[in-house]
Amino acid sequence: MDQLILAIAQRLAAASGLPVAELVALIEVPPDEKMGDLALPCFRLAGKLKKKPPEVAADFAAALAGSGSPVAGASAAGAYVNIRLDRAALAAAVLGEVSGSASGLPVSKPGAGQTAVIEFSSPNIAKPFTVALLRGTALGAALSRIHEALGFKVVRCDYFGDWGTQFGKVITAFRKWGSEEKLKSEPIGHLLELYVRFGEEAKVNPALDEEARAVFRKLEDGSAEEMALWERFRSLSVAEFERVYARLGIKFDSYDGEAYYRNKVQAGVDFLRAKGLVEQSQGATIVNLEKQKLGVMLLLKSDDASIYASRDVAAALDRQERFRFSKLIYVVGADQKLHFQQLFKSLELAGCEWAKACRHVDFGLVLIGGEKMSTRAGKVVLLGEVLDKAAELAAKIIAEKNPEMPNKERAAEAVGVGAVAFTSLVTRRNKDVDFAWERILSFDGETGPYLQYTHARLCSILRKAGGAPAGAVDLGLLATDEEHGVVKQLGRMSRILADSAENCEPALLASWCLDLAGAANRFYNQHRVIGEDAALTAARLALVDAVRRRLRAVLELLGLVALEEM
RNA sequence: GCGCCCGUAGCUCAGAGGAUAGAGCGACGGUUUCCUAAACCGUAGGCCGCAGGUUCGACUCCUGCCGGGCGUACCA
Repeated sequence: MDQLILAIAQRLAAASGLPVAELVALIEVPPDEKMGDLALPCFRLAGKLKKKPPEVAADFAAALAGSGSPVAGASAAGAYVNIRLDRAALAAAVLGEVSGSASGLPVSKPGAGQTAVIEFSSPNIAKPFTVALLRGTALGAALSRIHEALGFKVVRCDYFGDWGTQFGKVITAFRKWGSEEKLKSEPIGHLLELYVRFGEEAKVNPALDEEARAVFRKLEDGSAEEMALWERFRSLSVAEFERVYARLGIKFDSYDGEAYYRNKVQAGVDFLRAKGLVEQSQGATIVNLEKQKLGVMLLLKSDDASIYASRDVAAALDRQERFRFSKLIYVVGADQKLHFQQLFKSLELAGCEWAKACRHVDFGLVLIGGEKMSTRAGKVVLLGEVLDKAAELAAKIIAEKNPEMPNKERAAEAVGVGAVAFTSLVTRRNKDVDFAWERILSFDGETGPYLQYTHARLCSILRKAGGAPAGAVDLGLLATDEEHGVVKQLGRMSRILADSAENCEPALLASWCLDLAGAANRFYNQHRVIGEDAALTAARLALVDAVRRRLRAVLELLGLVALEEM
């Protein structure tokens, strides 16, 4: 597609004397397919050419009209030039690109040789994995795969919340009310129960908070007894999180969390101090960013204990040292926006030129009934529960629709997870979303299962036909609107993939994927693929195979399993 | 108080300077002797929060206001 646009821009440049790049940037897709495949608005060009917009459009249309492939026709409509493409030429270019790539992904790898460090998910251990955490997890995992598709080496970091006063609370609660059996049978559930109970009891008995702080101090001092409990809670939590990640198809390269950095905090603070950025204020150690209108960043509390900001400084310095990244992406909720602005500004002021390679990819909250979820109040929806319900529902539907199918359990799990994962990716990340069972458990319309269904249908057609055509195929036979519509969608992928990475916005890829699937469904609903005419059958099979490959590649980028049957 | 984000069809969301603002869900109607009906086609449904401004042109950019969310030094 991109080459065809370039070819057209070159012709117009030759005819008008305008720069090619300017024309390329202006060429767009018209709002209605009936107008044409491409359009060029001439408002801005008119001034440069000292003519009225409709005149320019008429001149351009005339220049293109008889110019031959890839232009099949051009006409002026007011200030616009509407261009129809040679469908055979477009099909040959697009299907050629798809079959030239084993993975189904675009072949260009602009990220080759670069490293992207991506921090995401980052659950607090001893707290359950909720649907609120899913949002950042699905986002970060998709961004990781998207960067890999562009050639980046990606380091996935799960920055565990495994240090802090809350462990003093959990340890204290466990000693008072804990049960060994329950810890074994349902570790996180039990730890959560203890944490919630601690919160309630501390309300009427503030001495508990004091006790928990003391326990955390012992932990920071490395007291063996406390450390042993902490280790146990941590490893139980990690095991449980890894089960969730396995269901979602995610693997991390590093689980180094806040605890890992606890001994590097002082070096981080000293680094900033050496640059003259550190002040004492109200007994605490801070970086004053009032001049930058970013308030103050608290580094060390008045008792010299570390806090998240100082741990993040240490982590950033360490990651730069270890990975020499060209991008460091923090996939963290929008409620921490100020914190990251402060962090990046401090690094920048400290002379770290790599600070500009750091980016906070923020996302809106997941609310429940319009309110923020609260672990302490026990008002949460557990991800495991959502995945179970979704898989169960999928199993029921499969039993109805396709009872003979082998591997029904695997398909049900894939469809259930697909529905849940896709729902958390389609909405642009800056919006808050309200969790709704009926939405996340929907398999109809713009959903993950719809995409998986489309892929399964395409596979089914290829299975019946005995595979994709082997020899040369006459793609000029793909002349109908529906076939052409599919080809145009296929041709958009490389642009969309690059935009998704640039904006750290998998939703762009997700909604394009829906467009592609929609075009494919319209196509095979309207036209039978396997028919009497061998040449036409071969051409349509080639199209089906190309869509199948691209769809599969995108589904996997988004974290969905591309089923061959469902 | 100040800062950031959001406000588009009954609901969930696209569109982010350009042509008549689009999907899905829900509602109503249609399509299966045919490669999977988790699909496809059609109908109904809109003062794009409100008011100004910039522009040849504003849902889109600027200002103000209203409504919701989040943040604003010892939680992360």
